[in-house]
Amino acid sequence: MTSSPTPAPERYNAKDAEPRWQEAWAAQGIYATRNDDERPKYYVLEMFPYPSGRIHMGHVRNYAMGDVVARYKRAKGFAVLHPMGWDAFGLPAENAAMERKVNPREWTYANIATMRGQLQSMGLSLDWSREIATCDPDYYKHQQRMFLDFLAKGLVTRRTAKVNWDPVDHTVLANEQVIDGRGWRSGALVEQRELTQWFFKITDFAQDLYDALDGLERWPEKVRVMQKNWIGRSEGLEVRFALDGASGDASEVKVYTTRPDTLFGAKFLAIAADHPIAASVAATRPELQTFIEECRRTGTAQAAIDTAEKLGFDTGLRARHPLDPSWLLPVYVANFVLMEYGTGAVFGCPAHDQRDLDFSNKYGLGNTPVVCPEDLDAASFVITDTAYDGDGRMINSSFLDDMTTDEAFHAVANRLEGEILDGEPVAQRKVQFRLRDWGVSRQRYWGCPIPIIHCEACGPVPVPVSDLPVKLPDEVSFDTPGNPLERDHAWRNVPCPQCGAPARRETDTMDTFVDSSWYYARFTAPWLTDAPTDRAAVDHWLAVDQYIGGIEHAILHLLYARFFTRAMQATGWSGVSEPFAGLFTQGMVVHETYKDQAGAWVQPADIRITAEGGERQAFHVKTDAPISIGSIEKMSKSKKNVVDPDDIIASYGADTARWFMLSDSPPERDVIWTEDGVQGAARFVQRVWRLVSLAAGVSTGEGATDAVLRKAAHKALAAVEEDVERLRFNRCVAHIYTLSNALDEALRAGSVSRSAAMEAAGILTQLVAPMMPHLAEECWSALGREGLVAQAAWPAVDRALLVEDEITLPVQLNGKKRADVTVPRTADTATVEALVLADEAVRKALEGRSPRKVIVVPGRIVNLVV
RNA sequence: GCGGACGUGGCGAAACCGGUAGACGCACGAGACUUAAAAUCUUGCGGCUGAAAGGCUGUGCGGGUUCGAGUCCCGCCGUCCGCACCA
Repeated sequence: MTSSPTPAPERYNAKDAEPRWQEAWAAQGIYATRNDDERPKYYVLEMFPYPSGRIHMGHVRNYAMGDVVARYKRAKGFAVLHPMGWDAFGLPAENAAMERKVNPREWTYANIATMRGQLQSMGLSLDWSREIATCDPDYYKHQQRMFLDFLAKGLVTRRTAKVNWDPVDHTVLANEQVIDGRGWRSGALVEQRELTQWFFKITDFAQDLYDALDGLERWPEKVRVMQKNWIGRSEGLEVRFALDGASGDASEVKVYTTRPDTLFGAKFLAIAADHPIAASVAATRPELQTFIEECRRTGTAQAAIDTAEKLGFDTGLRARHPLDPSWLLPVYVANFVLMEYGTGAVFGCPAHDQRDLDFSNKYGLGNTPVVCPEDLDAASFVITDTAYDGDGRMINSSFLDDMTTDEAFHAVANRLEGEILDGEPVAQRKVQFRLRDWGVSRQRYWGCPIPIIHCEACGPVPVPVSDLPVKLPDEVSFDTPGNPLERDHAWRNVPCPQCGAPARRETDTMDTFVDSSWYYARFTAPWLTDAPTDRAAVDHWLAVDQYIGGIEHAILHLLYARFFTRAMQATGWSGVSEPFAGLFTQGMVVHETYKDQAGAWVQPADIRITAEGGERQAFHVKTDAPISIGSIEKMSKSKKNVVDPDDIIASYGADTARWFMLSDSPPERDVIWTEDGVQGAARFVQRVWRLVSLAAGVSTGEGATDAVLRKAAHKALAAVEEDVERLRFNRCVAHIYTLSNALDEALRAGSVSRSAAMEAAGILTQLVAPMMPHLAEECWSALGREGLVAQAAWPAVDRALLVEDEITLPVQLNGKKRADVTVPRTADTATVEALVLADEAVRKALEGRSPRKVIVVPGRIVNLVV
């Protein structure tokens, strides 16, 4: 550097620079992606937001991560698709309509406008020309088309089913939307009702959805395990038990079991309260009817299940044991048997199932152990109040004795499958899934109308494709609870498309999870008016290479989307069955909570914190009253521990917010939002600007530190490259800090040449660019580089700079570090050993002893054993 | 109950295949500049010990394997998440 003092550069002004660069990007349309781009494709997608009103910090974190990937891949030469849209149907719009008398559509579009502006102020490299909103008829029209196609393919059915009814939201909920017996949105206790519903037959794909999970290598293990458990595959045997002295329809009970090996331990049969046989017996026995109603009332609530006693009612029926027709088993109606799973009936084996044992002990049915653990003596093996569900040797089991449980399973299955009763085998091997079909009917207004017309004569008739979309009526009233579509007679009453007779529209709308099950496919050609997708575009862009979103969608959304691509494949709308090749689930943004003396929550903006001597104390900014600092929790309005992204962008700029969201915590973990952290990020923004400005001002310099600086720059470049690929943004941040420290040192020493300073500053700028794009543009132009850094190619790593000529090896004595010895990189093991043993510090530590063994790990370490 | 993840300074964390534990940042302490503050800079920062060089010790606890363990194995303890009467 010159000896004349360089004037301190001006501070970087984010407020001025950010909108300026956003305009430059928009003016040149550099983030719009063409489908005919011939470079290799890369599709990066963040879960699209519900337009609730304003973006929150969770969005900032999610979209900052996606944007880093998009910008990096673009620089790496990929044709990047990075679109954004709105998951715009849903209950909050209707709630707003009821509470504030606003139209749901207007409310939703106003929110979209606000949030689009907020996202744009973040400087995200999104292709806004592909923006979609699921509440737009141009979107849901195609969803209706696919519904009809699925229906024609047999992937949609209509049936009466017991459904979860949310009495607060006045709607049906899918099983997935009932949490601990309560509605996922309203928190109301869910009731059971019989309704006619539309279902997507997701169970048709149960096996494939299960098997294909193993191929999703770039999904978190956790999510794959959760989906596996949810699909709940089990292998077992369906066994027919003939009822003694009965005939006709109710002459047998079918039972599903995964443990046919324990059949000789059977003590009873139990059927669900909703089982048809229970109903037929109850017809003549009012006490049983009373019992069945009690069972229904207990419901499925968590607390009820935990505390509910195993209760049963002896029907008086007796079932013949399939392996010994002279053996009769009592048939109970029991409150713990679920009609929805298997056949709604089980055989009870008290010795080897805890539930059955509890039941048996209560009703005095006894138990017979039939599986003896390998290490125990069969003669003394008894079960009292703990069932044994492990493996072992068969005992007390006739022809099964001495087999393993596994052998016994197959022996029983083989025998019963071969035995024919009334023209059918007594038993059949069967794979059973826990997964149920997806009920999609919702009794709501603000959703995609189901394109069906109900005709007295013709039944449910599909709306002709040429009549799509079935548009929602604009003017609706929310004065009375329930679905306004039912009260809108002008909308509802239409002629039957088949016979022309007066008919009525289906007034249910689709679950909003349907909307989000295919939006990623629509993004590939959102301009199409006559078809949901363009096969060439879908097959080109899918699967999404990197999908990023919250873990809360691990089951619902991700499973529905996986089903949907399969259904689209079956109906020709997609050639791809898995929608998301790579999935990343990011952690939450959390914040400290604050309470005043009265115990009321106080928002962070009203807090001042002191930390003298390391002890943190909080005070109210206005009253100076002491505030107690509480636990760190997910940002939520109720606890007032929210920080508004708009405020942060206004006072620090988007780059600061983005940088902070990406630093410190690993992206899959929660990140704690702190004022100190934001200020640290803001300081770094200034530091980068200062260093780049200083580097741009270097004119002379003999270049003594050039080699060191170039090494640091290329090391950082290589490291950031590797870590961005693996989404380890916190490590990228650390490497960038390290490079800026090196550049700072070199500039301060004043011995760096202009070309080396410019190179390092350029690399620093490009490393920072995916994370802080506005600052990077400003730096890029300060360095006098051509065009936009957003369009610049990623710099090439000079691998030669990554290898050191000399390496400093730690030397251990019996595993404890005693010295450092510097050796040439190319030195062989013998040379290293000689150099180490000649080292002064090593000789001192050896105290004259000679090592018994010398372990040289090339390039790593040397260990001397004495 | 079943399944999964995790446990490292005051804090967020890093440590790739078993090879220098604590990179990088935050906070904090001392100092420089300043009338003062901010900003910036210098410096210290796991614990014990020492003037320093250094020594001892240290990754939830107890064992083990190894020349060498935060990392692998066995057994505990704790925290978090998911599922849950699924036959």
